[in-house]
Amino acid sequence: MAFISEKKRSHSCGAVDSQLEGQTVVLMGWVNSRRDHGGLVFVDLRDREGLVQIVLDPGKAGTAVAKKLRNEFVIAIEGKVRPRPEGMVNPKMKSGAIEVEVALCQILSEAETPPYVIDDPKVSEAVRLKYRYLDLRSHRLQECLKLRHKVTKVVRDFLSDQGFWEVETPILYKSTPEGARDYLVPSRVNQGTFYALPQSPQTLKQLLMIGGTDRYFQIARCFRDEDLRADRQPEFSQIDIEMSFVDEDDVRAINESLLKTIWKEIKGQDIGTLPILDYQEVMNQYGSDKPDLRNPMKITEVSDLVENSGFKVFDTCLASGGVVRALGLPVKDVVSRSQIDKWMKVVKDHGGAGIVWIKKEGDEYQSPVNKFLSQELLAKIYERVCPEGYGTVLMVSDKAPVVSRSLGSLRDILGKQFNLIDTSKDVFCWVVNFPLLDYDEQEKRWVACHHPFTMAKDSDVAALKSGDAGEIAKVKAKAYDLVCNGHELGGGSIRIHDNHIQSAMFKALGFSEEEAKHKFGFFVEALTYGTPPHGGFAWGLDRLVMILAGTDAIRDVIAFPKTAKAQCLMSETPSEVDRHQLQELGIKLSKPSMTSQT
RNA sequence: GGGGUUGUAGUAGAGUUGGUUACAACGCUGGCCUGUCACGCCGGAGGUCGCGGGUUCGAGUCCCGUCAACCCCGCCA
Repeated sequence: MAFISEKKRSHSCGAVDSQLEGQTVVLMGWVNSRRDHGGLVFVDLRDREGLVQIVLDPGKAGTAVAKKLRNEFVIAIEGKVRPRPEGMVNPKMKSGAIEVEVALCQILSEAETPPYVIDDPKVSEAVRLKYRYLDLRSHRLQECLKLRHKVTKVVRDFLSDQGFWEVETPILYKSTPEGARDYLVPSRVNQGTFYALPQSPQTLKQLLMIGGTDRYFQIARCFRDEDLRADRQPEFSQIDIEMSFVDEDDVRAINESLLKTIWKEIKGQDIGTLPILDYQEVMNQYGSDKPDLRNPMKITEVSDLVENSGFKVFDTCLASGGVVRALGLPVKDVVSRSQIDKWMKVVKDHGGAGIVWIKKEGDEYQSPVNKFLSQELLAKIYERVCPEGYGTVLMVSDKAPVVSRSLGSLRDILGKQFNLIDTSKDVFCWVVNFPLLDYDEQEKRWVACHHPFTMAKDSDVAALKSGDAGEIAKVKAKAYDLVCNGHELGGGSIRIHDNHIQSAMFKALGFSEEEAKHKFGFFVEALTYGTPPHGGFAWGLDRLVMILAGTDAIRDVIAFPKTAKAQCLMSETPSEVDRHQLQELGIKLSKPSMTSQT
């Protein structure tokens, strides 16, 4: 049949509407479903833009093929757009008022019976991941891919307009010893050496600033060999930005402007000016450095009230420098004991000892510590934590970080459980004044909170250089995170542009001079040849699209994602390689049986 | 590395105290049907109950191990 070589597609299926009534159209797409009435066959034809009903008469020569059509066949048709007969309009369908009366139909590609019906929401994710190319035909994933494209286009347009150059940096690069595990790639021409896939283009974008690029961005693929989560994949994309001759406020300003542009273009919403919150205050009030500000609950300090209360647990905690803080659950219903036990487990998971609760029944305050705390004291605590006069007080005592983690996690759980979160809006904030370094109890050394190239606040540089542990603990970083609904959308910092300060930083991290030279020698040397003050930001693109799409799995916004075991079920990646390949690379496996023999 | 949930036709599920030949739905398939859109009606095929052991006269069901998917903790500068 000469049909295809003579005709071109005139419209997408989703674009056929009543405007085209009376016109002849050529459509191509997938058979979404077919309803065979014997002398008349209805087919819903699908492409990425939508569905349209086509009508075929199997008795006619041009459409005799209608009897052979099955789901997921790819077909081309030519026909006339017409209104549906009286009473036959389908209000559930966007194009439900019209249909295409087909004159010619040709099968372009037959399809095996698919393992499941496209868009069936009940099918397990494992099956859909194996047949990802079929899942990609679903309306849900098509919308996600489309949204992702729109977001990256907005980003590229915005940053280009602001004078940023998009520069690509290598995927085969140098192993970075700090931070996450690297994915390694063996070198064939330099046997025994390895490339690493970048965890982020951090040093490269700084070198671009040293190279005079001034304003850079890249939608950069990053790789981290760590365990996965619903919102974490081993390879992911960052919107990576770096700017010269700037300080913290400049970088925040341009990224806030980008954020506003994205929400305006994608959701049509004006999000206003973002609050700038202090890290320590955020940790105290929300128990997290990425607080969900849609949740009205705040953590309340009660240490001062329970001082010398006579309750031994509180007294010893406070004496050893700990804190007692509380969350007020603003719910009138009485909370059951077994319910509190479940929350108790959450606190224990985060290292806390448990929950001391206070309930109000009539004028009486109930609590497991009734014996130790007077009614007056319980009343004082209750009034501070639950000022509305109802609800349940949940107190945790321990070192401040444990209390924060415990109550922060509880805050999220309670917010969801009692529907306290207004999900109709997105709430943003900046978090600033992060500590520069954090003491790692396991490794017994200081580690960078952000990364080792982060600049200290100007007033703290002397303290960093002093090398004194007590001083170092207090050093704050020129770092900032952008937070939305409890997710970290991105983070950044002003970088160290002075090689002496960089050396002091490496020293504080416990690197010997030799180590620092081996790991970052080229970079420190580059700093000595005239480095502009610079700083930047990196957005988690996948997470950003995920939030915009309203989904809670990052797999939904990545075309070909991996499972929790970092495998691709479709292609069966990773896979064994043949001996010859390994020989060329000079690699011997400790378990040779794992290599295929071919 | 640790904890939890799940696993039964192609798909998603039911399956009683351990008891004959493992169910109905959707999909598939043959037939009928010119107004369906979750089309309808009549018929048909389709199963290593994730895998491997064990207990038992007998295991989808009980026990042990293992694999896979998902969720969480650790980890993710």
